[in-house]
Amino acid sequence: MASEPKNGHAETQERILHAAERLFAMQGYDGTSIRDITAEADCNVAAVNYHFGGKDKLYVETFRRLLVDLRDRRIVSMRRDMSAVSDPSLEYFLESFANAFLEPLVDGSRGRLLLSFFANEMTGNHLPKDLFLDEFIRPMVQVTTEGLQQTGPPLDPMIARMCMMSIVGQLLHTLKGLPFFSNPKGPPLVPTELGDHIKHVVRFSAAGIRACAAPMEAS
Amino acid sequence: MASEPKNGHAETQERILHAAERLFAMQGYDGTSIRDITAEADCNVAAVNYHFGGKDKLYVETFRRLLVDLRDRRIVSMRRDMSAVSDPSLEYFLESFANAFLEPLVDGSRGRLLLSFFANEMTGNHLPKDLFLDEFIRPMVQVTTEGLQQTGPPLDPMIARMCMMSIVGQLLHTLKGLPFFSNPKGPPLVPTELGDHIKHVVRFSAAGIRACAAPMEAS
DNA sequence: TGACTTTTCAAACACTTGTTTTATACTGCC
DNA sequence: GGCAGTATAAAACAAGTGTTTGAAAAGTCA
Repeated sequence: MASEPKNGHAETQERILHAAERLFAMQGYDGTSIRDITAEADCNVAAVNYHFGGKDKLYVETFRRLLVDLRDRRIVSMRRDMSAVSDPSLEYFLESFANAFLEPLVDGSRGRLLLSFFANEMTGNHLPKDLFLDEFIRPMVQVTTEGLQQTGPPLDPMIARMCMMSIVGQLLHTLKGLPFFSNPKGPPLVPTELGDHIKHVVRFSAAGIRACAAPMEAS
Repeated sequence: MASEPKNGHAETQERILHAAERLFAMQGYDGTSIRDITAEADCNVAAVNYHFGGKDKLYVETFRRLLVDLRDRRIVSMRRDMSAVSDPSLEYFLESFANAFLEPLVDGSRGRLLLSFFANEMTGNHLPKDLFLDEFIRPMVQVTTEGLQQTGPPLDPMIARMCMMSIVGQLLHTLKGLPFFSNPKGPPLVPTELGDHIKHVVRFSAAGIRACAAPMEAS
């Protein structure tokens, strides 16, 4: 087993993962052929099957790495923010969460890749079902509802999670819809700056959360 | 040109559209072969190219029909609700919108198809770019911000549209996330009933909207 | 009926897919 | 040196893709 890079560029295995990351993200699973990948990784078609045992296995491995990386970046970012001030406000938490949530998805080219990767996987379903829930959703739900209950008004846990869903939904929709709405032929329908949307979501959601804590008025 | 159904089942053209609708929705563009479609439509492979001029054209036509149908159902439903009462409240509008938005996506099998179709298209991008924006987004934005400004507090148009984005984001995320969150091995993380989520979104968003109308406090 | 168009069909075409085979280089070890 | 084990490569494989062809069938209208 050679442990040194060969003539300047990385191991074949790593080159394949890199190429796969980019191509799966941009073109989806079905849209990417093994030959696309091996061409970009500058190796033979057989290499994928040799090193990973098939296209599907390569896909899962590629996605798993991205998923874990994203999760950890978010959690670290939030924990850092939350321990930076004493007695953080609800608005502070929401902004920290929004940034931790969005930052890895928009910074540089890797962010766009991740976002695109997720979008593709959402519909394609080429992953083992539990990978996503166990390795990604649950930890995020855990740490976020925690922060919410720490900074916000007292909330029933289930309602707290629905509030987090409301926020995540807004953020995701903003990310997906922004290029759509902000650059048509006419004047933009909504602000073009992501920061403006974050401010809006924070304001909108802080009020929403507080309303969910208030006793329900008869309707 | 035969204008009568032939021996009991519809014209080939219509049968193809029907099958395409179902298959494109469930398996996406790449995941569906012409042979899949023609097998389900009970006709020859060549029929697709004869009647539609290619797989891509068939896809666009299939999607266009669904899109227009969905848009009209939503708009009709909202207009009906809004003219059913005099001086409707913000909460009333929000609930009407949420129902008009979700109903076509969850009723019976066709709703699920539509939802799945949309999800697939979001990532696949097999449509002419303007079709979606011009025939779908703009009319919806028009009628919804209208209703919002009619029932809610006075809002800057751009802020009104951001509020609508907030609501749509929540609804879409609920729809996508609900099967995920509500049926794991353990106890459900959030309510399993869509109606409970709608109530939450209405409450959450009404407060959010009112907060967006209030003059911004210094932060 | 017979000419004419529209529609259907089986077959073939040219191409891409994921995977496997077979052979060749390279590694470290004795 | 020779001999494992690992890694790469070219070629071939079987299956599936969208599309086209050319002929047969069905339908239309004089």
